[in-house]
Amino acid sequence: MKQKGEGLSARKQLILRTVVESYIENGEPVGSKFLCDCGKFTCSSATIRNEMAELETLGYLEQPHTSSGRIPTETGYRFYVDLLLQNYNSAAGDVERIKSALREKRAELDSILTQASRLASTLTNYTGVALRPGKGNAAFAKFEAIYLAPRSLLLVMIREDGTAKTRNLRTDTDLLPEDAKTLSAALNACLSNVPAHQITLPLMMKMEEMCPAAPVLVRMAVKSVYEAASEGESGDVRLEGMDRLLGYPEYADTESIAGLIGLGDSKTELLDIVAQSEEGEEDDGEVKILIGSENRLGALGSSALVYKTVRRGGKIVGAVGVIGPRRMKYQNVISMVDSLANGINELISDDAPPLLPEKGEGKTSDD
Amino acid sequence: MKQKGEGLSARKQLILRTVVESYIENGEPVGSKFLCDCGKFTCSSATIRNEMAELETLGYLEQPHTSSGRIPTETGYRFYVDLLLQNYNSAAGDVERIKSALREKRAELDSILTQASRLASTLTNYTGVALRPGKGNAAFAKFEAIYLAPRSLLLVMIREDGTAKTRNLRTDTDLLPEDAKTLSAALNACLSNVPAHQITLPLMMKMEEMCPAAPVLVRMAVKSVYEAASEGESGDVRLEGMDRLLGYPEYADTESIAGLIGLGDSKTELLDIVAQSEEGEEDDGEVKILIGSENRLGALGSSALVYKTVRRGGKIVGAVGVIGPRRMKYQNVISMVDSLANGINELISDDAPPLLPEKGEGKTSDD
DNA sequence: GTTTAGCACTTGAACTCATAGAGTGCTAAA
DNA sequence: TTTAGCACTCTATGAGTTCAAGTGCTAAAC
Repeated sequence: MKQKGEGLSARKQLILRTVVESYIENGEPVGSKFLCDCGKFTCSSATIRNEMAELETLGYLEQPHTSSGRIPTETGYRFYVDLLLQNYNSAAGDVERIKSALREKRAELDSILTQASRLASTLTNYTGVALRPGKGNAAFAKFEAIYLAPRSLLLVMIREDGTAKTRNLRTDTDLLPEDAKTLSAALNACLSNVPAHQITLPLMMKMEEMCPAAPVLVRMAVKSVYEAASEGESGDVRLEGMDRLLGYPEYADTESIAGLIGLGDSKTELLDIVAQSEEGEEDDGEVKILIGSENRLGALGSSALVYKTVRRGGKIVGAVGVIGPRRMKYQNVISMVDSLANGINELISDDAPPLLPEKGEGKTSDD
Repeated sequence: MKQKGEGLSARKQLILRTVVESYIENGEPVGSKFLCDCGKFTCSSATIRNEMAELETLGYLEQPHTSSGRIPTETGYRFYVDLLLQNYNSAAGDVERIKSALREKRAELDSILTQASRLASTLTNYTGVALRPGKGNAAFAKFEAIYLAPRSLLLVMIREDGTAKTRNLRTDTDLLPEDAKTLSAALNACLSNVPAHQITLPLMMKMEEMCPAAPVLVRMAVKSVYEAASEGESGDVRLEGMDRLLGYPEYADTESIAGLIGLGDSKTELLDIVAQSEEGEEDDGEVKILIGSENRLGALGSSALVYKTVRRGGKIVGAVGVIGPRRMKYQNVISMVDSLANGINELISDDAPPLLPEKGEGKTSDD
């Protein structure tokens, strides 16, 4: 991932950078005359033309039509963006501002991310994106059945990381508050840290023995646990402020917007990216940028994605970022996304991760 | 809400109906010659022209340009749709099919609605919509603090209707399992069925007295309850399969799609509709149709919304439907939406509403 | 009174043609 | 290596034309 553009002469680099910036600013192809007149160069337009022709053969620039100015290619943007990231020192100036904006809505991670996505959209005028990877088929660490009424219980299932899921159980026969306690005990004894696929019939029978009072209840409870564990949190993607993109000329035609809408609908593609960066060797916790069709993200089409993962105690729990046209104002967006993610990181870390006592250490016992 | 078009002659009605159906089918303005040749009429095109001119002055038809065929106006569609609804007898044939498709994912209402929305989109090839109204500032009926670790608790807050919310609490000092019980008792004693705005300082002090062991914990818990109660479930809107709409010519330009995207983003407008139909005198539990800018739903633009509310025990708990172009295949869509909503109704009603024992009967005691 | 035939009229869509403008590539000179 | 100049390419724009569809209206027919 070293600088690809190292071989470029200083002038070529300057030209490339200027083309990118000008195109980002104006959205129009950049011609040699324009560059010549912009004051950054001492040479003539002809020289610039020659240089640009070379930059084109090198793959950094391209022409929409034979007789129009140049626009950056994907690799052109990549060069520019890598340059930016290299020189970017987390200003951290607006972290405070963003943090305070988020703190208003101190709540669960879920709603923080949604807020963040909205904030990202507002601050950059692109589409904000927030995502939370699925929790695979996470097992539950602890259970508690709460007695609500003679025929209804609330089953609380708590994961290792403290997040919980609830499910209502309703029986045909009357129960006593004691039954809830017995059920809790049985669940905790048999299903604690057992992943969905290990919930088998023998287990169920063992549990029924423990709760002779209400075998039907046990069966319902186990079924609920099984379902809740196997459906997992399927992960979630929030796209906010999609309509802002419609203001940009690159989304004038329906084609281009279609991909994005599909992205919001399918939701799996974006999740794959984060999952990928999670297992990838090189998630250095910095802002990452995907341009166009890099990394087989088809639906991103001609857009770019700038994002940063959010962590709690070293583990990736989500990501926030921005989706916009390829000619995005990367400077602002990078620093904004960085600050935003940092803000969330601080927020959820001093919110302190409520953890269960270490038990099975992730891996489950296979008794 | 009686038939507006009662005054129309049989032939005018037939013409109107045929225009609507043909326009729905082909998406092109309908001319007199086409109608004449379609076999339904014995008169000449000139006669039809005359009739159509009248239908235009009556407001049922309009011409995009002076010299093109006619297309239905909003009232034109309304006439057609009312006719359909009038003659529609819940076929209930495919309820079973839909129900079984849904039963696969037997889960909480939330996920049922999402599934339903996706199903609606697939079956009709329009955009599926599912919404769940917000639960105002609903108070909680019952609380339970679950001891997780010496410094962390899980607070479970349960509403009258059995739905629950959880929140993690984390303290700086070690707690005992007994503290969780005391806290639960105090919360149940003081905050049960108290709406957010009635959670005041005196109450908080009273509770601290009840839990002398950990005043900080009480303060955190009350704060969490207050936040959870006041933020309520803000309601939710799911739009699935928006990209399908892009295939229809009416969404060829960006303008028209913009409104829909905004609809998905803001989410409040659609919720307002259901809220409105909830309090409205005339929610007869049947399929309802909103066309274009009827009922001040600006963002719907040139689209139409077909939906039906979902109930549990008589109370509206959500709605499912379809958004598509004005020239939607209403016949299919109406029956599909009806079946879908019925399927959900059955599903969640034999899933049985787990209720708390009647206590404050909605109104809260103001001690 | 209602229906029909015929005709003039309007209008949008599609096509061609010409022009202007922008920017290039290339060659030859500095 | 840079520059000046020039021919070339391509797009966007606008005017002019034709074509087809469909109407509105009038006068005749049932």
